[in-house]
Amino acid sequence: MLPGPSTQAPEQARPACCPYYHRAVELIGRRWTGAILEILMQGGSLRFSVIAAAVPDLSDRMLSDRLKELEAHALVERTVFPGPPVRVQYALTHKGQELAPTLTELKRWARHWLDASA
Amino acid sequence: MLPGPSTQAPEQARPACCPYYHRAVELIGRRWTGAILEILMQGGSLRFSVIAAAVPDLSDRMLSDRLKELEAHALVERTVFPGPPVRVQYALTHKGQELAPTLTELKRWARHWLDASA
DNA sequence: GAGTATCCTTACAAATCGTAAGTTGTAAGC
DNA sequence: GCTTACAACTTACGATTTGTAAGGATACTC
Repeated sequence: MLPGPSTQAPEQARPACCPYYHRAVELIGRRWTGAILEILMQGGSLRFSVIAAAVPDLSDRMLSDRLKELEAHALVERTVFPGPPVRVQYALTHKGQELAPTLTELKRWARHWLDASA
Repeated sequence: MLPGPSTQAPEQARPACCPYYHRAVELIGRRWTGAILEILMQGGSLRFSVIAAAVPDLSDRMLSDRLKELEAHALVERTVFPGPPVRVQYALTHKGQELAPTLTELKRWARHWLDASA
């Protein structure tokens, strides 16, 4: 048999995607979410404005939306200190912190493979 | 000093995001890209229609766009077998395969933390 | 009472995505 | 000869998401 594309569907090892993984990658892959998680990962408990300052080009609106999402999925915990001015701090939950190995792996890959490319 | 939010900006460990990591997460975090990578990761060299069938709800248009992106970033290699009907196969490059540890870590996290939640 | 600080909202334009249909080129069925 | 089918895309268009800029709530300081 020549090398080439399979003409008839091979019954062997039909690929399929893992639903848990898919939900995860669509959750933390949303725009800006990865960056926000990285900042919280190294920062402990951070204020809204500190996160905004740490991520270039991230607008208030997006940060607000993404933090709400992360809180809804229990990756981030929100604490309000009544001011004035009111201060709000965000910190990763245990569930959120457990993403550290994933981020570390991706960071390693990024530094190795995205260094020289555009 | 009471526990609470920092009143003045602490000069220590000001958080900032790693630009390589950020580019990586915005690249592989785009919608459907994570799922496509997962399928290619387990499948070797796959045809367009096989990938489409493996990812539920993924339309031709999105698959075409994402594959073009991944090819542009050299994560995926495209091979055409002149038909008719023409067949096209997609496979991960070395650069793409090196994302395997990241996907594995994320999958582990997903199975542990996304199992019972909505 | 104007200005400042903080954390969001709102309004609207721009970009992205989802859905469905069309395209190309050949071969098989009627 | 005309229609159908396959495979991998493209195109068109409406819906959703995002970017940008401005405004708002609250209470303190000058």
